[in-house]
Amino acid sequence: MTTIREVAREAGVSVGTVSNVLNDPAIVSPETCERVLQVMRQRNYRPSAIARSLSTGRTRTFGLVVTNIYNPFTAGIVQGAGEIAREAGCSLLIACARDDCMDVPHQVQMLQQHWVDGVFLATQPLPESVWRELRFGHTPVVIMDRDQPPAEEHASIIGFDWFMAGRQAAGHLINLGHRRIGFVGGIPGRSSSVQRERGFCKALAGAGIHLDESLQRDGDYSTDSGRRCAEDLLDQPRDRRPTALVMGNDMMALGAYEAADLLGLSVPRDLSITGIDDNFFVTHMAPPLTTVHVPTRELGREGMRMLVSGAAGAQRVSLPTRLVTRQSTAAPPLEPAWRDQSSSMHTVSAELSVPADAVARSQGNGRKERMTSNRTGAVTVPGKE
Amino acid sequence: MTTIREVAREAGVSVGTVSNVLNDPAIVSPETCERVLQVMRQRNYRPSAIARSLSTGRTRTFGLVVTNIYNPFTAGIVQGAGEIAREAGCSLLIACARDDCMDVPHQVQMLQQHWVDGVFLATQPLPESVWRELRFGHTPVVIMDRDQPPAEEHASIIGFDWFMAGRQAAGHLINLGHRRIGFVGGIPGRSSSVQRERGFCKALAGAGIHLDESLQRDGDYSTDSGRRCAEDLLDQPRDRRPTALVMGNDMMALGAYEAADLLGLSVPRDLSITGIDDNFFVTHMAPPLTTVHVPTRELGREGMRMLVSGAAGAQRVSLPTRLVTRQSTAAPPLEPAWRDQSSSMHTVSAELSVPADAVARSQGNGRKERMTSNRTGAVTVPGKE
DNA sequence: ATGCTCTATTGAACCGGTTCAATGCAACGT
DNA sequence: ACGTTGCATTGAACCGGTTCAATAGAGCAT
Repeated sequence: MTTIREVAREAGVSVGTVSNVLNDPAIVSPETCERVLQVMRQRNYRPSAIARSLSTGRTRTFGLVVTNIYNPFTAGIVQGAGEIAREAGCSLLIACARDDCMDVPHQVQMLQQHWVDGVFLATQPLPESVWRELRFGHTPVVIMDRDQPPAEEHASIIGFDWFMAGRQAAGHLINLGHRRIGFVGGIPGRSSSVQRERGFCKALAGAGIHLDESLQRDGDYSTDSGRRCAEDLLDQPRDRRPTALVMGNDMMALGAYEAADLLGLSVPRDLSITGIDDNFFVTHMAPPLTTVHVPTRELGREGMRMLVSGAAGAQRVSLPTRLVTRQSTAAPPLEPAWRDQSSSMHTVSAELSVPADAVARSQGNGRKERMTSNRTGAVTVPGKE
Repeated sequence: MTTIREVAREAGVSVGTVSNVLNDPAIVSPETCERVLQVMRQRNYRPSAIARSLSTGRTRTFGLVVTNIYNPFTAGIVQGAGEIAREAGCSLLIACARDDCMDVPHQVQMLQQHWVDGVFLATQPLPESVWRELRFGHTPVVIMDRDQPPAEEHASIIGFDWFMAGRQAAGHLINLGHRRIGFVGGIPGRSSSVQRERGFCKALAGAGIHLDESLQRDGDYSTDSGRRCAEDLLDQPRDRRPTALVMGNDMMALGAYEAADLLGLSVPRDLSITGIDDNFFVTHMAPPLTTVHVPTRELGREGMRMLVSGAAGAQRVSLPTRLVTRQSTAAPPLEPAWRDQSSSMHTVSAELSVPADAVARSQGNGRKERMTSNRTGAVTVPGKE
């Protein structure tokens, strides 16, 4: 490897001058500059980022702590962070922590030994015990989606507006005309779950719908729990059964599809279902799932922006979510005017407050658009190779 | 940040001794060692990886060049590489190249300036023009799935056995009793496509089945092309129509589902379909897709292993694929003994060479197992948070 | 010729570790 | 008493850059 001293000797100048050519060519005379550059080209000289970092104390490298990159949620963040790092000419040091996150403090320590200029903590929720062990020193930090304010004051929090997500899902169903809407939340007590539920309640309250607590269940974000809770909610007499379900995430929505299937309910004719996340696979579901898009890539970009711009510090940013309407939602089935009569094939006056476009859309076939490319543009599964 | 000199002064020893405590405590007297360690703890001393790298010339850091991490294929590799790096106590510097790969040489250069101990090139195929620009110097390199041997002799190639993949898919269908099997390949000319097709042909030849070229089509790995090719193959009189399709990847298999749907064919009753990749979403398809698992995570692990162990150099490794049987394949529909007669509900002697278990399995419902967890253990979509 | 300014360049200290020849010292054999 | 051996420690050079006070030299005014 060619060093700066070799270049200096070859070009007949001092190392200081070569350094100047690299960092501030303007202060070097044109002839000298050209001569030095020529030697550099000739010898294929590449300045060492290591040596530079040692003397400047800055590395232009940022650490990103993640657990499972398979998780599309994480993948989005890594992708976004990588993009901004590239644009800013910075490097990204990935620390892959174990799934249980127990080694996160150790990973952070490793990053600090590398003198990273900042740390992006994008692990799925960190156990409280681990959190307390963390010591960031003076390293700027951006933390994803954390409930409590950070212990260190120079850390920023970045997350999603889960309240908005819950409200958007419920609001959409209300606009379609639904009144009896079930809700299956995620792990109770976790802030992101609580916010989703609050958003849901807020939407109902805003529409003057009485909040029926018997239509709420707590899941755990798994497909299985989604199926169980949905079955539980749907296994009721027709007039008390919800006509729509807000599921706390897409996986649970998948479970709700199964429950509907088991009970012989057709989606969206008999039952509308919404998810939250806008995961990869929802466009492949039959019918494609109406869900709330959660911009993970944008979170990665924004978090990394805070770091490279040096703006990280005691901020708290919440990213908006966005409803993506697909084919799993439609106007509710018409209420029979008399009890327990099942002929539902008659016209009825009650159109409630369904917007025209929603009705039009709801008549579409649920199967056809299976592979319409995801409208968000954020999530794509390119054909391999 | 505490430095080694501060520790030395505080402990009343020389920097050399402190360095010895870090690297080879055995050669330091127990009392001195303890005293130094105590000062280190007290001052929360962390040796600088930067300074260490500068003096040793080694960084224990490896570069990984990727494009789109969203792509589950890439994500698997990154995950696997990250795991091995963690286990080996090494760091991973991620270089996110642009989608068109044009900046890959630049990214590699950046990595080299960081004195990485090795580079893992895991971009989806690199344009030939870009490839020629690459100069690795003396950096060990592992390259994913590349056709040609590398220009530099210290580079290793790691890829998948696509021939095996094609053979496994076709072999499975042959075992179920299929004789008229269609094939939809990927982008023609690309080695990975050619190998898949060769494997397919080999399987047929091995079973003594005449290769009918009218049952082969070239797709481009997209769902759309899969649908088009499948429609084309299936839109034929019943006795000339294939009873099974080997699709070159899972996306095209998804297209084949759509084609079957349009033509009113039920999978797997009227038509068996296989994919290749074992992507995320295939367990969510209805019915869940029988496909050939391609171990991307294992590729990441193996490639990184070659780098950390220093074994990278002129090797060529090909990873085996593995058939994952789900519900999209079954025994072929019974041949009507007379032409154009459609009553297919009679028993017939011809059982061909269908293994008993295959028949049993084929009677299962295609919908139920929608979310059975992926048997491979390699691909999981954990519920977010 | 002298002093002054301004620009281009130099040389050495410095960043925080590693490495190794040199040194100091205690223990041991004779 | 002296030489030898071996262990613990030291001190300085070194890695490849950056930074900055010092300096050399050109150009100009007086």
